Amino acid sequence: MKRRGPRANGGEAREAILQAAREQFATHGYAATTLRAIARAAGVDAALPSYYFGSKNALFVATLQLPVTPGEIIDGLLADGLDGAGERLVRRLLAVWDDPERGAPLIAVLRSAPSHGEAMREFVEREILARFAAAIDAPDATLRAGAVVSQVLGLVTARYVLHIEPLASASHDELAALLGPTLQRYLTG
Amino acid sequence: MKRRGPRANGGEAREAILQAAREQFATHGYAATTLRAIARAAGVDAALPSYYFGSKNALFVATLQLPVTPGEIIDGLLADGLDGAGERLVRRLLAVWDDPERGAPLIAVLRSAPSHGEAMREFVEREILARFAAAIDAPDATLRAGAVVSQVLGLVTARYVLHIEPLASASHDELAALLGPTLQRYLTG
DNA sequence: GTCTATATATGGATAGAC
DNA sequence: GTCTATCCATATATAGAC
Repeated sequence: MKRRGPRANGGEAREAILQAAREQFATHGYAATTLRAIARAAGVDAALPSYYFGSKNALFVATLQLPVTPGEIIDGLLADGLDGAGERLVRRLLAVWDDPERGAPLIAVLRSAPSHGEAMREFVEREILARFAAAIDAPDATLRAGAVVSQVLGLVTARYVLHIEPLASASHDELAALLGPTLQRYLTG
Repeated sequence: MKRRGPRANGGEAREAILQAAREQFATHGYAATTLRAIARAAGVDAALPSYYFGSKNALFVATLQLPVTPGEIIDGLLADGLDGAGERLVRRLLAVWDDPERGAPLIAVLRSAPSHGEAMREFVEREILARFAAAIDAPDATLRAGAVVSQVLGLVTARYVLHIEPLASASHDELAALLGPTLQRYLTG
């Protein structure tokens, strides 16, 4: 028996939808997430996601608006120099992705790679890989930056998308000790 | 104007469907691939994929039947000892994945990770990670095996799914030189 | 063995009542 | 601002004609 009219708690259906969408996209990816499922999880009518955001894709984009972009994080990291950057990168990365608030949108993007592959390729090349390449001082800087991206991408995919053990529940210290030197070698080795 | 009856070339609709399905699944992933698209690519009627394989999922499984399983490849690799295994692993890996015949099913699985995540997790842990862990002689063998998996997973995802440059078109020599030592350190470092 | 026709289901989106 | 009802497109799967 459903009520009609504004919700009891201030009528914040829009915010509830956005929050639920973040979780659903992060858990199931873009294609497998339905607007109806989002509405159900948000406790609102099935027509409201479309009403507020226009389309499924627009809602998806809306969930990706982050307080800090990945590019800015990398800039901040590289600003401290390449000394010990390998371990710092691993720790910084895990801190962001393990935080539900900041991590969920990133996981959602990664899970949606099949349906948004082209957009993701461009983003990674322009916003991530290019920054590392610019910071690396070597003839094969671009390829080395690619190596960094591959190791980072593999870590987050295994830990946050596929939940492969023991990677999924390893501590930040363990991963920093094991993967830090690898990234350091790609950056300066 | 469509014909009726058996195809001119020996009526091998089943094989044509299987071949087309391999390509479609590898290119678009499981969810985004439709039976109709497979039938169209195979040049057969839209009802035949269901007729021959029963369901979309059964057809997907049928495309994954490989001449050699990843587990056997790893066994063969590790049988030669851990000496220089890092570089050998990279080269062996690229040889298989770059081969259209053997690589397409693997790419299809990787692309379909979102819709078959649980199955993939189990497979990787049991068939891939466990084998490396058994071969590594160290207290943290399992975590080290996880590191190997993460680097390999990142490489194939970047190169074959997202097509991130310069990883997508780097030569086997370049990648072996750059990533080989990383895997070697995880295995024996 | 192949094709037509269709049952069935699902999801995105919208018009209009309340 | 919220909800009902529905349109429309698409997709899997199957029954039965040829």
